[in-house]
Amino acid sequence: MDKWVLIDGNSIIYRAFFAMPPLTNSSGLHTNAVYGFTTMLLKLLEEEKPTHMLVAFDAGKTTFRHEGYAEYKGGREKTPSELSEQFPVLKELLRSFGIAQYELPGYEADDIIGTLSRLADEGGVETVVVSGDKDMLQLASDHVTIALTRKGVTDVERYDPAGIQERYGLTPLQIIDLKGLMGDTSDNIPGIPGVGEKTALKLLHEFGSVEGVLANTSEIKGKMKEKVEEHQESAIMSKKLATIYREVPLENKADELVYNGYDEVTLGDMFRKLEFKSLIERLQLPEAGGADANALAVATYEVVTASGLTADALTELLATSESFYIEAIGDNPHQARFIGLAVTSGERVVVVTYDELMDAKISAPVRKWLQDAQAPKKGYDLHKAELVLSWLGVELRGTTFDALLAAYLLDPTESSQTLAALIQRHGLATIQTDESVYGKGAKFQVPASEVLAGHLAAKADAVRRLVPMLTEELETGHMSKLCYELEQPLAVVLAGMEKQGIKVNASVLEDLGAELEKNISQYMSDIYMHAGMEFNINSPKQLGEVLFEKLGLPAWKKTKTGYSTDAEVLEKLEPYHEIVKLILLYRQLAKLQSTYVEGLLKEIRRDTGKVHTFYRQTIAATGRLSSQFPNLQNIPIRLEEGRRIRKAFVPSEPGWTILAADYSQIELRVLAHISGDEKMKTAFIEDTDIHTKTAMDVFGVTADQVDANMRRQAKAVNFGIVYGISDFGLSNNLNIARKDAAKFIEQYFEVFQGVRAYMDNIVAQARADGFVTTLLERRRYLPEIKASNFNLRSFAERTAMNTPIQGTAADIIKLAMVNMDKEIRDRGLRSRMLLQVHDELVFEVPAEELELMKTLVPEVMEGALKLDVPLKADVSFGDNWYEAK
DNA sequence: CTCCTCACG
DNA sequence: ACGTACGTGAGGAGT
Repeated sequence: MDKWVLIDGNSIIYRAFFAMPPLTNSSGLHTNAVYGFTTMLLKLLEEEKPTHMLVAFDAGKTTFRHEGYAEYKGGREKTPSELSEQFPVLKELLRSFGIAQYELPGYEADDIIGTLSRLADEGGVETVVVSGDKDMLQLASDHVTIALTRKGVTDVERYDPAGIQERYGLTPLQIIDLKGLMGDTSDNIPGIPGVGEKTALKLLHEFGSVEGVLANTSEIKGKMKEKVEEHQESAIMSKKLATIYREVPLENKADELVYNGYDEVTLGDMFRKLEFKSLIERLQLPEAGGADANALAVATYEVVTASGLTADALTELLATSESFYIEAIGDNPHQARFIGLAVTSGERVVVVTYDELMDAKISAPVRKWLQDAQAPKKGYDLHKAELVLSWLGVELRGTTFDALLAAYLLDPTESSQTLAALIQRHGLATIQTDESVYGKGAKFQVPASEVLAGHLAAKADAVRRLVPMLTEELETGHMSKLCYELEQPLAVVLAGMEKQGIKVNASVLEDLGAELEKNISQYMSDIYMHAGMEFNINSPKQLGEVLFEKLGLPAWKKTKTGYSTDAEVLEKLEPYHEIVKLILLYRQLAKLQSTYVEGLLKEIRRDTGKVHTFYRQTIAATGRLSSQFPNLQNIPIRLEEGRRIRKAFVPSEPGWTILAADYSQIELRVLAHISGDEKMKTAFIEDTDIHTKTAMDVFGVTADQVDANMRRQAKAVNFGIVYGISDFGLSNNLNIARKDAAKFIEQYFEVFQGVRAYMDNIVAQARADGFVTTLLERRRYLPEIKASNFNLRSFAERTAMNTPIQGTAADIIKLAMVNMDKEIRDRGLRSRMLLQVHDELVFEVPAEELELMKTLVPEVMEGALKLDVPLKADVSFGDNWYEAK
């Protein structure tokens, strides 16, 4: 006979946290909630002898309940960090127990348990639901009993339908009505004010349900009648919120709940880490560590400080160390605050604080080690580390492995690549959260030196343990070369570009800003005049009210929160009212003013007159870079007004020139190569205008018959192809009927049959492998390609088509950057590479190198990777970025 | 902190 | 039938 035990993880861990006195292990990790939870688990295992077991967790911040009622669970106290740091520990503990755990974005633990208990009930399986939440009583049935915590953690009271009848005089489903009437302060569910348990029960005993009560208000007396009538809607909504959703998509999850008992060695290691000595004894778990002992063992290293060692001892320790970690707080590496670093040999970790690093006497051996190209170093986020150190006058050299880059390559879509997340994914001993060590926001402070040293040492040690695991995973995924020969060298090149920065002429921006200011205020007063009132044009909400309510313009597109007022909508509205054009113009200028003039001015360094962007190498799922603080990859160019911003980007040395080179049609060339489509390859080999050529073939005309409109449409089709085309997307873009768009696409595929075959194949391949790759074996997983949900699946299919193209283009320009950097160094050039904008590189060049760079840059870019079609790069130059066109 | 809007490739 | 083009970052409003 099967026996299921379903545990509401969030509810029980909260219960345990508040029921148990504070408890920490020797490394400062809070363990009281995990301890309480463990005792609960042991009791359940002993008493219930379950065949299946599951701990369900809430996932994400919002659920479907927030859609109807945004204030759901509002007003809750934030989870204390002493508790939140125990969540990952609990999850690790459950793995050690061999107990299944589950969470699903958008649903709460209740809903998961509700669904599984329904399945169990339908199958006639005896089931116990464990929670601290009375709501769960609604799940009780002939086969499902509810164990509610009473006091402490292990003291529970069991309810079956008869027990609920006895206690409340209600059926399980009436529990929902009970809450609908009385509400629940902890979830911020209102119910009917003034109705508590007593009144609610009285009402339910008389009328049966919320609906029954509302239908019979005439029979209620006095003040209560008013209250009920006044809060009818609240009662109905509250009932809805209290209803556990029992149809969560849990396809065949039941099989995964099987519980086969725990492995004594694994559990023993976990308990040792948590220092649950009494439990080890109680369960008589084995002493020695198992196979995973290394991964799970408590700190086996000794922590020393730089000032506690002689220079010789320090040098000797560093000579046998490779793994290190640099702590700097702040997202912008150019301004991040260096806190300290830790270097580990395995047995010993030396910690160097900011003050110690700044003390030349103490830090000389450390500085020497960091700058020694011959001393191999493995770390985490070395790109940031290199920048932080370089602003402190230390040049980081000799880096051989970056755990962050490796993790990114292994799964670029993983939402968190923090060291803590890597540690957790690899089953290593959990370390304290940064928040618990430093606090956050205004409360940030560097803790006492021993605490800080312990934390940094734990991180360096985590890096040391991660390196061999990541190295092997890279090898398995055929990405070692990509990592060591492309991404890691690129990180060094990027750091150099960022540190160098690009000069921005503030007075150019200020003049432009003054001009914009004049025009913006003119537009503002014109808009107010047409509207007949003043309002905040920047507020989509207020603007929507003015346009669609006051002026009565037709609204056809909505956003989640109201009317859409985006450019697409406004362009359609232009004929209806003069104000619309003015708003569009206002928006255009306001964007330039706030984001580009004011935004950029704020980023200029007083001392150098330069801006220093930071390229993020581990963000984009396709392998592209992204740029931050400021973003220099979205400086206006399409419209002349905005393009003028580029006049502010100038060389940093007198007499020098800005030189820009961009790849021509790189994505379509990549597509021609990987699809092998003969027609497309020929077009590029003969260097014809690809959009004109596409128009000729799709419309079946000669070159001189292709008019501007045909070329425009062909260009849109080509873009669509790269994005993973759909008739809907193309019709939207070209503003044509969907049928016509479908016809275009069909005609395109008739002509470019190799492209059609590629699109079909890559989707099939993604479905078979679960991932797609670029030419350099960069990988992106697409689990949703098998989703039954049409939208999710379609999105994954388009991604499967697009990622190899966009990603290979990214690979190519990255290769070009590494090669170009080497050329500049090998040839001893003074020219500097400054920016990358996906298919463009920007340099500043002294006069005497201009002629050379005009040929060298395109040569290197075109030669970055050998394809079946030529790569082409166009060069331009001028006194500023605007002129380099 | 999320949403909307808009800048780029 | 479903309802989208692929990839980013930043500013302002309103919660």
